[in-house]
Amino acid sequence: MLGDRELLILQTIIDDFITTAKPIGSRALSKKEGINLSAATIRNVMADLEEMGLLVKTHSSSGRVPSEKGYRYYVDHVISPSLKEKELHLMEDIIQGNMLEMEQLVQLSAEVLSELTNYTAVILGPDEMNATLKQIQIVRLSEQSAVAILVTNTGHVEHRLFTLPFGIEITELEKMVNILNDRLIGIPIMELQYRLQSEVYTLMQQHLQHHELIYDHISSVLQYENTGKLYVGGQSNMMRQPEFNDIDKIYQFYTMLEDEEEMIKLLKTDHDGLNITIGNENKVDAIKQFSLITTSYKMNGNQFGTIALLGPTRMEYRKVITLLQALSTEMTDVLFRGKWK
Amino acid sequence: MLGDRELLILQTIIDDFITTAKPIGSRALSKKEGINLSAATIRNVMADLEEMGLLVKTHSSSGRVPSEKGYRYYVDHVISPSLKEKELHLMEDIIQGNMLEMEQLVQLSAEVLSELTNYTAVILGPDEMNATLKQIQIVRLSEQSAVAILVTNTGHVEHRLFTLPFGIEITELEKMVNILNDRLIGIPIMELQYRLQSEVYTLMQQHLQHHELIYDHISSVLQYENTGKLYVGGQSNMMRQPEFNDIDKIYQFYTMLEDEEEMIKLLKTDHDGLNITIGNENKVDAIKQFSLITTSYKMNGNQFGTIALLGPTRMEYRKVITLLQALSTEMTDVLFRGKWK
DNA sequence: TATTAGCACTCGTTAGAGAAGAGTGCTAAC
DNA sequence: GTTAGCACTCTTCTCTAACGAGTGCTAATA
Repeated sequence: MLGDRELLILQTIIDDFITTAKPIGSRALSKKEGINLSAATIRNVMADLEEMGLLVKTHSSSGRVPSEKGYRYYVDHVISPSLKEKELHLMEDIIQGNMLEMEQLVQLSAEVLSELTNYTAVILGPDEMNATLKQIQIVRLSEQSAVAILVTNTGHVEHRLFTLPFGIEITELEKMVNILNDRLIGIPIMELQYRLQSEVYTLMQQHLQHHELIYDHISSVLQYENTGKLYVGGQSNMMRQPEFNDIDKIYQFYTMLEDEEEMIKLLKTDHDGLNITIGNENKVDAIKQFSLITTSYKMNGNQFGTIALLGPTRMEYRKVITLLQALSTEMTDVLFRGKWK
Repeated sequence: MLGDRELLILQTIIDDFITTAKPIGSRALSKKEGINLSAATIRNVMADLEEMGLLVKTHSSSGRVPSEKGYRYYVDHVISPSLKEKELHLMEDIIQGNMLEMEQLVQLSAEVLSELTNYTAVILGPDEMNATLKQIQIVRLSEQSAVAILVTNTGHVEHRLFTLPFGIEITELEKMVNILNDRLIGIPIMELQYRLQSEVYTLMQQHLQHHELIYDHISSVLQYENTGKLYVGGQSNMMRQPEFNDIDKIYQFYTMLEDEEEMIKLLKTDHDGLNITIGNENKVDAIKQFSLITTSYKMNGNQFGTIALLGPTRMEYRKVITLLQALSTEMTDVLFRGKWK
C-alpha cells in the first residue's frame, strides 16, 4: 500500500500526463499547486514508485511516465467518480429527449459518447439470441418476388427478399404464412431453422403444392445472424491523440475497427458492470496499445448489448467511467422501462 | 492538340507517377522501355508540356509531376479502358454469386470495389423518393407497444416502434390498419404524411374510438427520411497512399467521411454515366486533394444510387473506370432485372 | 532522520554544415 | 532536329556540436 505522499505524487503525475501526454520531471512537479516538496524529495519518491513498477522512464534521464500498472493502481485505488453535472445532463437530455428506434438510439449514443470524451465509442447492439418470434409475414411485390418479414418479441424487425417459384398462387402463399405462424410463433429465433425442418416441413408437404420449391427459400429466410450490430462513433478522434501521430498506428487502429467480427468477439459479454482493461492487459493484440472500457446495457428479455470506449492508455478514466456508467443506466432505462413495458 | 511524341512522354510520366508517386526526370525516362530518345530531347518535350500546364515541377530542379490539367488531358484523351479480365470476372462472380438483400449487396459491392482498387469506395443507396407504399402492417408486442412496418414496392422495409394508447383494443388496431392500407397503398412514400392528414384523418375520426391518441403516433411512423444510406468500404486504404502520410490530411479525410450529410450531398446525382472530377475541379473543399469518380446504378422505379471511388489525384484511372462501369451494370443487372421483374 | 541543495552525468532534440545525388536549362556540336 | 556536355539548383542525408531537461548521488541542513 502506498503512503499519502507517494499517492499524491502518483496521482499528480498521472493527472498531468493524461492532459499533456508528456513525461514530467521532478522540478516541474515541485512547482505544481498542492505540492510543497522540493525537487530532490520528489525524485526520491519517484524512484520508489518506479521501483514498484508504477512509473517508468522513457529513457535514462527523462521524466517519468505512468506504467500500465500505474494506471491500474490509479483506476483501482485513486480515482473517485467525478460527477460533471453539465455533461451528464447533456447526455441525459439527448438520449431521453428523442423518441427513437433502438437502432437510432444506439447510433446516437455512440456519437454523443465520442463527442463528450474525444475518444472512439463502439456500441454493440443487443444480440437477439433469446428473442422469440412474434410474427412472420410475407408481402408479395411482383409476380416472382416477395419480401419476408420477421418480427421478434423485442420489436426487432428482420426482412429478406426472395424469389417466388413460378406460377405460385396467392392463396398458397397465405396458407404457408398461416402454417409458419401457427407453428413458429414464440420459438426462439435461434431455433427457427431447426423447427422448420423438423416440424413444419411435413405440414408443408401435406398442404402445399409447391412445397419443395418454397422450402429452400423459406429456410434461407429463417437463417438468422445471431450477432449484434456494431455502431461506431468518433473514429477520427483517435488521430487527435498525440500518441497516435504515427500513420502506421492509425492504420492498425482503423483496420481493426473495420474487422467487425473481431470487434464483436472483443466486445461480447454477458456480465454486468464496468470493465477496464489497460494496454497489455488486453488479450487481443490489436488493442494492446489502447485502453478499453466496457459496460453493458440491458433490454427486456435479458439481452445484453455492450458500450465500449477505446482510447489511449492515457485516458481520462475518471470522466470516462462516470459517463459510461451514466449512459449504461440511461440506455437500459429507455430500452427497458421506457416503451417496452 | 499534342503530337505523338508529346503524348507518349505525357502518358509515360503519368503512368509512372501513378505507380511510384515520385517525380520522374529526363534521364530515368529515357531508359524506359518504348522510349528511344535521349534525355536532352525529353527535357525539351517536358519543358513544352510544362508550358502547356500539363506538368509541374515540385521545385526548380526536380523531376516533373503531372498537374491536374495533365490528369484531365490523360483521362479525356489518352486512356482507353483496359479490360482486366481477371478482376472483372472476380467482381462479377462475387456480386452475382450471392442471393442478397439490396442492403447487403450494396455493402458487399463497396467492399469488393475498395478491395480491388485499394481506394475508398462510397456507395449511396437508392433514395426511395419515387417508391410507393406496398403494404403497411402493425404488430403488437405488448400491452403498450407495437411496431409498424412499411413495405415499399421496391422491397424496402421500414419499421418503427411506437407506444400504444392505454387500453386500446386489438380490433381497433386492425380497423386502423385496414383503413391505412385501403387508403395509402400505391401512394408515393413522400406523400404519405400529407395523405394521412388530408384523407385518412376524417376516416379515422368516424371509425376509431381513440383516433386523437393514435393519430400522432401514426403520423410520426409515416415520417420518412428520403435520403439514401451511405456504405463505405476500404476507409483505411487511403492511409496506404504515400501522399497521405500526413496525419492532418488523413484527419480531414476521415472527418469528411464521418459527415454523412455532406457526403450524401456530394454524391447525390440524377444523371447517368461516369463522372470524373480531379482535385480542385471539385467544388467541395474537403476533397480538393482527391479525385472522385462516380457512376450510378438504377433500380426499378427509376431510383438512382451512386457508386463512387475516392482516391488521390494520382489514381489508376484506367483500371478504376473499367471497374466502376462494370460494377454499375452489374448492380443494375442484379437489382433491376434479376429478381425484381 | 527526513529533507534539501549542489553537481556531474545522460540522453533526446535541434540547428547547421557539408557532401551526395538527381535533375534542370543552356550551349555547342553532330 | 537531336544529342552530349556542363554549370547550376535544390533536396536529402549524415555528422557534429550545443542545449536543456532531467536524473542519481553526496553532502549539508533543519
